[in-house]
Amino acid sequence: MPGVKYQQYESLDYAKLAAEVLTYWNQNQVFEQSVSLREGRPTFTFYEGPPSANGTPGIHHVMARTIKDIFCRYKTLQGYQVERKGGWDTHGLPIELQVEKELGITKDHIGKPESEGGISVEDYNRKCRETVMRFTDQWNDLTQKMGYWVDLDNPYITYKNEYIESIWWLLKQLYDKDLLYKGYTIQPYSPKAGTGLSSHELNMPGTYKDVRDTTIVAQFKVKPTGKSGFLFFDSADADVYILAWTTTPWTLPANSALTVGKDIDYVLVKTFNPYTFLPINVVLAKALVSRWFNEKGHQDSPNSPAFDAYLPNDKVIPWAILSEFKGEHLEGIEYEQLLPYVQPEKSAFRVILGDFVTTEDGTGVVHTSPTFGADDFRVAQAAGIPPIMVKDENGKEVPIVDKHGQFVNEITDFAGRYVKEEYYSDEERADPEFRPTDVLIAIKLKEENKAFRVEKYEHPYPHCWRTDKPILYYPLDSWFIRTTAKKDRLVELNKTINWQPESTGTGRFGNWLENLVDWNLSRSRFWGTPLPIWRSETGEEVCIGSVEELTSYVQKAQGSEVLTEQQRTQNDAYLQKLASGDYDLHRPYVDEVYFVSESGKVMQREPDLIDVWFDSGAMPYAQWHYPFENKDVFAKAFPADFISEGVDQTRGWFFTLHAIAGMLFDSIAFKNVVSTGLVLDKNGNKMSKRLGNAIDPFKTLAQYGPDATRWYMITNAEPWDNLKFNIDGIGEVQRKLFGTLSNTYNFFALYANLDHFTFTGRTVPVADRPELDRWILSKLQSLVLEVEEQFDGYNPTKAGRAVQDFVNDQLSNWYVRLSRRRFWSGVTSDGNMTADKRAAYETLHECLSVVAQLMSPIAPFYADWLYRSLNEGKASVHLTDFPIADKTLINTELEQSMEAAQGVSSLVHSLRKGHKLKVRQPLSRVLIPVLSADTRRQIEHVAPIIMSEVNVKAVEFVDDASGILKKRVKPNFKALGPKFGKQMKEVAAAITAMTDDELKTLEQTNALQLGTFNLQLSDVDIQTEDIPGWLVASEGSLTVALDVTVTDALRGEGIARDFVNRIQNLRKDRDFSVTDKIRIELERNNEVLAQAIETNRDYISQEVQAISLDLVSDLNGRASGPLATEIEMDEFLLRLTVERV
RNA sequence: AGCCAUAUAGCUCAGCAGGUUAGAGCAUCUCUCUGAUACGGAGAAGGUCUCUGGUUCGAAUCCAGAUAUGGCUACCA
Repeated sequence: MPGVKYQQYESLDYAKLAAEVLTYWNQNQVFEQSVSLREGRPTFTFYEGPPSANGTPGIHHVMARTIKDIFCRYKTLQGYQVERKGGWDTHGLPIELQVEKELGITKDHIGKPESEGGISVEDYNRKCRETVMRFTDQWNDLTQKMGYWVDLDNPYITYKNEYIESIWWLLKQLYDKDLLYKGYTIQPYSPKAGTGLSSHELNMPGTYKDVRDTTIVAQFKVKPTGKSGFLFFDSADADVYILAWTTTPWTLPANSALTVGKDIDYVLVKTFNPYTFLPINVVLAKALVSRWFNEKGHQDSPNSPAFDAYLPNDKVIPWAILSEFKGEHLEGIEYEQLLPYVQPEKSAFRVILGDFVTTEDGTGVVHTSPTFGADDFRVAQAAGIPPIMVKDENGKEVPIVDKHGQFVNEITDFAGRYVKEEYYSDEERADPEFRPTDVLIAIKLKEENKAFRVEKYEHPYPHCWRTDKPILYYPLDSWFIRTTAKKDRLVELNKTINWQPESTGTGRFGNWLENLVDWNLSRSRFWGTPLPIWRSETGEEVCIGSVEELTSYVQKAQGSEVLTEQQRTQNDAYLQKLASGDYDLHRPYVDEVYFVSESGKVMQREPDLIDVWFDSGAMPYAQWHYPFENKDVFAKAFPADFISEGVDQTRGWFFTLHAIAGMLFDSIAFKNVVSTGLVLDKNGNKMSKRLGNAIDPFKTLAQYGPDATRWYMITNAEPWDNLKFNIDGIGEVQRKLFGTLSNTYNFFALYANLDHFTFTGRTVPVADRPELDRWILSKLQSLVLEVEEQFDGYNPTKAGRAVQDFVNDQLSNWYVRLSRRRFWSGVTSDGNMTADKRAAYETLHECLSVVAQLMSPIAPFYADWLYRSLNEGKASVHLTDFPIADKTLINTELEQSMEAAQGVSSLVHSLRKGHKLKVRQPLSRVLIPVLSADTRRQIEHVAPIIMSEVNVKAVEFVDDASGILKKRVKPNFKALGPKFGKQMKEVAAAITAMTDDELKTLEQTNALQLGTFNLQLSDVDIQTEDIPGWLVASEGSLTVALDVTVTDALRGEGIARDFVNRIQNLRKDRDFSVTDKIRIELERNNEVLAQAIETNRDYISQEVQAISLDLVSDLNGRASGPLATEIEMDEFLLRLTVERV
């Protein structure tokens, strides 16, 4: 059709539509424009959490990126300039493991010569660099297809030199503030393999095995001081010991504290040592007394003669409880060192409190050795208790067990012994004289009256997956960020962040911050950001904060005599690379440069890499190569206004961003954060490629298009709830929302084109438009406000649902349905549109256009298609300004009226249904009982709508004055509650039993004394229940009655309407155009039918656009012709011809 | 084991500053409407609002505990 203003569509392929829109965007640089058009406007800063491109994207990435995209688009519409720099996370273990898998090697092969099947670090890292960007094409493809607007042309990449240089600068800031230090942490360690194990390695199947170990309940002798005085009240005849159980007796020489639970009940028990038979008083948890003491020996009193009667080797040992107290009273009590081989430098051997203590087993007192337990290390450090350490040959502090798993010389009795018997060879263990170290320790303690019980105990213990030998928890060197030093500030800053959902911020993240430990930065790997610290053997250190600094240190070193020839050559080689710009800050290159310290010692780089999470947490700075470049850009883009990632990032990216910003800039890194839930399969199981329940995002996008996919994900569940992804749900969204909206648009386009309507703004003043128009425009303004509020509150789900409800329930199923006639008539004699018709077009156009804007953040392709279809010449919905709600158009009363109309219509439909009266059969009237003039006026407003909607000829009202209404009175509990409280039941009963007279009194005087209760009108709900003699239906406070009498005239009209319906169907079947005129000849074979047709001939002719409608006695042989048809219509048989003119 | 979240119809979700008949959509079954609409409308059926206690005149809603599911964290001596 030439000159068509509004493109019409037969059927829509949403995926194709999106692809076309995408092409349009790319050709016209719409994304770029959406940013550049806002130049000079306030900025809204978004940080992209960098994905790792070493795997293929999944459907959950579509979810996460949709959230990000929505708010960036929304803020753009609101006039902000929203830059979105993409990024790639390129370092880290997952990439290394993938490379190892592909090369068929393990960590041990790296750095070994090729002749031994090894691979150089150089080659290995090259492989990592290639691997990590392998899937970028797929990622870019997904980004495009799903409509995620992010700048992929200039992404930040964490392995780039510039990025690493910024990280080094940050680390140096930390270092200079004394927030970066070398310490140790307790890690799983395999002495036989000589290596630490990652938690991933510890979680491999089969690592935990049940073993039978020698366990000891050791006696720690309490020093009588002020704090412990209450334990000695009894007498001086017995020493007081605290009992602690251990499954690793070899750690006892390293004991430096005992940990108890603050709120656990403990008792002091009088008894005898079972090995030395000496009288003792011991402390243990009350709940565990029965675990260690035989009930037969129980004495009620410490003065029991049983104690005096006790003889060594007696089977039953008498015991009695002396006193009971909470764990907190034990705090600070000092005890004698159990095995005094090594003295700590600071004071130790105190009772401390720990949150991990239970009374599940043991004695409720935990033997604490900071060098061999992570919990131990943590609580001891917090309490200022030193570990038991010795100095090695270099004067370095080391634990009392060396890296081979043997006691050091200082542990004289056991020097050189392996702490675990499994570390001995099978031959050694076969010797009948062989005793495991744990047993030897047990014997020694028994002899010294330091063991309360020695027994075998079976429990699970982790083993090294490579050597099959038990692992040790062992202190290993690590570099730390002293996050604990800034903990309070980090907690404070967190309170200024808007978390969505709130619980993640206050609960998960807040708790995490409260229990913060120092950030272990070290990773003993190869592919990552190297730690920029050089150290000499004597502990002289320098932290490098830039490439320039690195260069200058290397240059300075070249002048020194200390370096070997080879070191100097390597330095030279690197200096040349630095000079040419063709350098690499990764291993192994930075490992091969050497500095010289002030005192003339060679300095080498600390071999560690840093935690990759530092990489991503550094992105606010490093993405701009701050502070070496872009200082101004950074200043404008920090902190972020908005970030969003999965809830699993709480302790990952969210934390690292927060920690770095807080520690170095005393600032938050982001103001608003949406943490999203997981995407599960439709049964609520985790998606995994292994289980085959993973959804391929590309397939989904190809089948349903990105808009329905995004819409489904956003509106089905709130983003932070887990989404049970059911692909059928996308189909539903597509049919219900996009289908309805497209049909609505097509309807508009069809008639607008016929009438040559072109939207040129509001030419008909809103005030002059009919109720229906003013109503939908009022609803539309309310919708704009609602959507804006929800987007502002980072609630995309509620925003989407509001749009959906508007489109389905208000716009399509009410406004358009009731307005149809206005579109297909309404031409004045001179061929121009009536104002009413014009108003209808303008109203519908405005609704559709605004809906396109409101939905555009969520469904960007479709919304743009819709918007541009409606507004020829406009570049894109994404370049528009967010609609501003005109509050003067909001008419609450009208909205209520329309609600009443909808309610009344629904009830009438229901009554018709009950009496098998189809809507085509006109009825004379509905009767609506109203109790207030307000209600009456409200419904009167919309009476014409009701009449046409339910096909009745009149809406009548019965008010109270008629006296025929039957009322029902119900208690209004909400109002009564505060007044009568406990008497509620009585009041409610009295109200229900109220007489008509009493009710009248209440209504007229607004007061009623009912028994002892003084009631007001507002204390009750009055509803009409019935109109005697009528058929009624009610819903809530609304009641309608329907006159179901069908007179002959009404019957005739009904037949006429049925007839019209049949002709319309016929026209449709025969593919007549909407504008075609016809001639009808109908056989006169039934008088009722004939009369009905004749009486309503004008009406019928107009409806079906017949220029003639004749009743003939027979069809003159044309009954079998191509124009003839026979149709059954209820009890009538229609024989007729229909001819196009 | 600890922390966080969730638990409402067959399915997906609303409702949750406590108010006595717990809603919607999808799916099922009747029926119906349609000159934009593979849409809509009416009806039917479908619920001990996970369980147990508590607070209250009144609890799906608030509190405590339990159970289940999911996530994160973790060395149970």
